[in-house]
Amino acid sequence: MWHSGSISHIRNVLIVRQDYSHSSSGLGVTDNSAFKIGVYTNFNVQSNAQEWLEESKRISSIKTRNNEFFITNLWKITKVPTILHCTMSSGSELKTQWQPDSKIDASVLKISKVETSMQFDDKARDGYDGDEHECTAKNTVQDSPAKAPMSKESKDARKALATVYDKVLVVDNVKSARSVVQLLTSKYKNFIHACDTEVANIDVKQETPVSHGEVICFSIYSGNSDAEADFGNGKTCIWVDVLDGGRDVLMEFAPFFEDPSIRKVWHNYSFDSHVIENYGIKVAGFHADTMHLARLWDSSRRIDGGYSLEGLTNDHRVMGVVPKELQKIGKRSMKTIFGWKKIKKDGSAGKIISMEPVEVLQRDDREMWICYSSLDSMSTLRLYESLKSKLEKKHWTFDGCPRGSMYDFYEEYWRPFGALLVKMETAGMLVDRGYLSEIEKVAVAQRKLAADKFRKWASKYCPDAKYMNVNSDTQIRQLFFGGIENRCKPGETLPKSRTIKVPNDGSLIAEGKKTPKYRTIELFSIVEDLKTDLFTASGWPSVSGDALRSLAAFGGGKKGKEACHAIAALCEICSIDSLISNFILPLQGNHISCDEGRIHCSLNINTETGRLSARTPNLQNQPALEKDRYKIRQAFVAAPGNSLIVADYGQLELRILAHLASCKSMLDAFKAGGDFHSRTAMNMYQHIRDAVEEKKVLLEWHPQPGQEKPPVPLLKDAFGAERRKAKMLNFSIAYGKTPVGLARDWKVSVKEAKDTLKLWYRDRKEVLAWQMKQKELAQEKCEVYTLLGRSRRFPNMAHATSGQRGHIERAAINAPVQGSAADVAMCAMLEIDRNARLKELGWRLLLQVHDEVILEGPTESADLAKSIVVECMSKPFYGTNILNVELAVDAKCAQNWYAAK
DNA sequence: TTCCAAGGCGCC
DNA sequence: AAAGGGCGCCTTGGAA
Repeated sequence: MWHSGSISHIRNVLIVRQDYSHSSSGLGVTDNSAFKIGVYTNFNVQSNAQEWLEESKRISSIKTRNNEFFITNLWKITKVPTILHCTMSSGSELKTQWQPDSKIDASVLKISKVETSMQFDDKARDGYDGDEHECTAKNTVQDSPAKAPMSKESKDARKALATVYDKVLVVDNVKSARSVVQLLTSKYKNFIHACDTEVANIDVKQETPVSHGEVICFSIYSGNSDAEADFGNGKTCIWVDVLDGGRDVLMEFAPFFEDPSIRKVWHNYSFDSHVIENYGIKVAGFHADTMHLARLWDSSRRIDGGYSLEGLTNDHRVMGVVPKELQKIGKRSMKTIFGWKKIKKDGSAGKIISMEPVEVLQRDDREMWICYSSLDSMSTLRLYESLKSKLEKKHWTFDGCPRGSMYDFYEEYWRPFGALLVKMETAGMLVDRGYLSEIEKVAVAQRKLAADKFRKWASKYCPDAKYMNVNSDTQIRQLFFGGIENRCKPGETLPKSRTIKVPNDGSLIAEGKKTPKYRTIELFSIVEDLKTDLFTASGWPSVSGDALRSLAAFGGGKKGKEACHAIAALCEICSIDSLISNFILPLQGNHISCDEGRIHCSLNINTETGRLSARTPNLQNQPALEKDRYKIRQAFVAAPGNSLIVADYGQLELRILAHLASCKSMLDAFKAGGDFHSRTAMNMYQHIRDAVEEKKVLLEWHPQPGQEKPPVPLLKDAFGAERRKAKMLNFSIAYGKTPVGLARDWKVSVKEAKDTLKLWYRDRKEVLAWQMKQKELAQEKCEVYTLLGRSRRFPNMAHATSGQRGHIERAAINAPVQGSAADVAMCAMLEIDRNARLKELGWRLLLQVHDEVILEGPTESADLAKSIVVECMSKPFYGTNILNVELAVDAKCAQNWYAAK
């Protein structure tokens, strides 16, 4: 009876609107959503309801505009009915005919004159314009709530925005697309083209745009230095409708997008590039990403607007002299233009701003939507022009030498780097989900074991602790520190005892009633006046793992021992829990990986110092080897026949510091090679120096064949404590750690910490001087610089509190070191990317973790590729190393990330 | 129901 | 008075 596969059998379609309140009647379909709509047969309704529901869910979109329903992608339904009615719950009946199109994927079903409004639980997204999340509201609206009147701000914004309409050429068919593309690829070929897409069906907080999201429209605005492109009748901006069967129209633009000689600028290129590539179009001709330009211009815009298109284009410091027309119609957020507030019961407007999904806006508020999305590409081009001219006026100093402008820097480094990052995102990493689900079982079991242990102990002192949430810091704090006074706000104390609502695990059963969802428990302090020296920023005692482990107030003896074990169990729960929820679970999520089982995180140049950051998911914070109790890195594998190369720099930041400060002692130590921390320890302590000179210990030892152990002890064994201190200082000093902080870490007096610091600086005076210079720069020019000449800005110190001032000074010391290391890592990646031999062999970059890169390629060439990668990384500046210090690189190849470290 | 800040923790 | 730089993201619990 059912026809599978081909849709050519479809003649009629039944649309059923089902009221939630009548869910038991008629169809036997129960669901919480307000309406159900779907393709239905006219026979055997009852028994096929479930099947129908399953099928309807496969429809990618059912949309409404005015009084029409649109069902797109009907072809996705494999089992389709033959004879159909359309019935509304009111009893009215509609019949419709649908002519199947041979081009199935563009099929659209139209049913007219259905009077109802519908809402769908759709996730949608504006083309992700910026760092700040500007998500459209998810709306599961029941009962179509009344909308509050539009605010004056919105009205004005809409009025101003509407003036854009006359300038927009709406392209909604293949024919007009062809003529526009003809102009773009010939007459206007040499213009700069700003492009922007709007995308539906994606939740950017959880999903990668690689193989997710549906382009519903895009706009192109083109110009050169003195004119804008003209598409006739004063139309200067192109807006292309891709919704409801516009895929063919989009495909017409392939020659434009794919032409590497046609220069395109984007605001957040990565996102748009991926969603367009999802249609099989390989975007080329990347010319600039205005987000990166803005970041290069000023990397400290976290406050005041951030890097969103709206924030940037409305900032006169960024836009300079804004063209008049843009002053009037600056970009406003989607919420301002299209958002609305619900009317509350008391008649007043609610606070939460709701919004229709973007594809609904495109149909229902079409003219405004066209203006809105067209303005994005217009703004992007203006932003590009403004930032370009600003960067052109900013001098570029490369490792101390003048080198043109910062726009030259962009062209040489960040433009290719931006393109490379997109390539890496597209590649993604293969994840072994089977392995993850195995270790998940182990982790969950171990967590339960530890939790039971802790609960058993705690409930001896506080009975209700049996039911507490051991993952809640509030509850833990109550248990250990009830009654304690806040450190920052004298007078405020944590109550001795507190009742807390927790989910009922089922053990609480009320007589004659349903098992309640929640229960209340009484938590009180199980210990008197517990001493701690770790506090949170707001003044309450910290209950972090570190803080808990150092608690030792339960006295000695059996009780004390028990307490120690219990606290250890508690720490274990927390750490296992964070491994599960941060890594084991998200890495298995379907929403991140796509079909091929690869995970595509997004790699962003969005940090203050120029380091990369990664997200959705963050692959840069996977547990490191020693702490990786479940060997999570083993889940990152190479595809069959392939291997991974993992290569990392040794002490990159310290080497950078040595170079930047021209510190002789450090440079010598690196030149001598061997263990840098041992050498630091030797330089700090006379007695170690003596021991080394008298050959009582060895600085380092390279075992000769036949030798099993060194003839005399190694420094790191004989003077382990000193070496550890030296190592800690090596890492801390670049971060600007203070004597007080060191004293706290080491649990020694501040004086002692100061003396140790003095030892470190004793033969590294240049570092001290260099740090002073950075602080002065931060104070006087409000900027410090990296090796390649990127700057980091700081707020004016004159107006800063002493606390803020301290932070600025420490950041000023750290930023050039961290930022230069990022520069080197970037150069290394570009060097690898440029290497023709690696490409030939089939190796490609997958990920960077600050001083480490990961590549994948054919196993048979792994060793050769590894040596090339090492070469690239040790000479990352076009085959040379401009530093006064060698760049040490360690590389391995293996089948997974864990084995390759 | 949804949003937000705080606290915590993973990485380099 | 506080006192290590740079990230992303999880859970909680209270507020809207």
